[in-house]
Amino acid sequence: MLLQNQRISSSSTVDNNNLVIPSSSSSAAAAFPGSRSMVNFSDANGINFSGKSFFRSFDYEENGDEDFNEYFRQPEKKRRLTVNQVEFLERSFEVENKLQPERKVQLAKDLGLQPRQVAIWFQNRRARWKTKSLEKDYDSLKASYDTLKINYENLLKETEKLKTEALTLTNQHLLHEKEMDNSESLHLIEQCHTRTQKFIPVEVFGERPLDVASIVCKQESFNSSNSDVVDTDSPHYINGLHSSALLMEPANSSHVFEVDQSDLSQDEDENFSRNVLPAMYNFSKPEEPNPPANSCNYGFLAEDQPVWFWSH
DNA sequence: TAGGTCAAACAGCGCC
DNA sequence: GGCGCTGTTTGACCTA
Repeated sequence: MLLQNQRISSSSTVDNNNLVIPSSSSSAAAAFPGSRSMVNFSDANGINFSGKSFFRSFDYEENGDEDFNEYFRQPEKKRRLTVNQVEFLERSFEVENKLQPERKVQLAKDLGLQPRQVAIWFQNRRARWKTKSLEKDYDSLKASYDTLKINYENLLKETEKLKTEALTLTNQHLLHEKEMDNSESLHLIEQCHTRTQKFIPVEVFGERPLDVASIVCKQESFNSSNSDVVDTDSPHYINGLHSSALLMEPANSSHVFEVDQSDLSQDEDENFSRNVLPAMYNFSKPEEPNPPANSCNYGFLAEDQPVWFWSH
């Protein structure tokens, strides 16, 4: 405060002999002795002091006539409020940042300022507070934004990772399925071939492979001779043809179809189901180069199978 | 001492 | 008309 007081302009023209201490501000003058407001030309009661203000006591009594004269040589210049005045106003601002008329007058009295000065100070103070508040809000929002951005980026990374993982697993699954299909088809083909070898050896049919026509021919002769004993209610009666009929006994003595006698010694129906029937599938379209992998009857089209039984 | 910063003071506008 | 808000001006003060 002393330093501030020592910076008083040397161009002041105010006559210190006219300075008075406003009675209503005497306490404030003691409390804020360094004030040098250029516009404090009247006290709280509106009495015009023409630039002769509350700070007289400090400047005059403690700094002497020279400093005091210097100070008032330039009353038109803007003067900063003293530290004590600002502190007092700050405390008041913390209580209430808006000024009621009575409060304004009272503060002006206490500080030895014009009510308008107090109002302007509050106005500027509110503006500063708002600026700081906006800065705080901005920082807070920016921090929130940064946090959310980081979380979002992490989620994106996680999503990409999971997508890649899912794709890898899907590919592995498809590959595994393919391998399983191949091995199963090979196994089934092998199985079918084994059974064929067992029950329908190629040499049984001689040089001429057994064809559908010859089988059908034998079926017809068999059926014609045994039709009276066919039980259509039998579970082995398939589409009008008893399963036992498929144990086609050749019409003549030359056996073109010979079944293992050990198998025939058992139940004929079972033998048909277990041995003969699978073997018959072997007659299906041998020219098919790429049979389906997962079925023993892969060579048969759906419409081909009944043909085997019902060709006439 | 120039340039930057801060705060006092002001101007203009809208609201009640 | 008084008051608050916003933007601007201006002077005090600081610092490189």
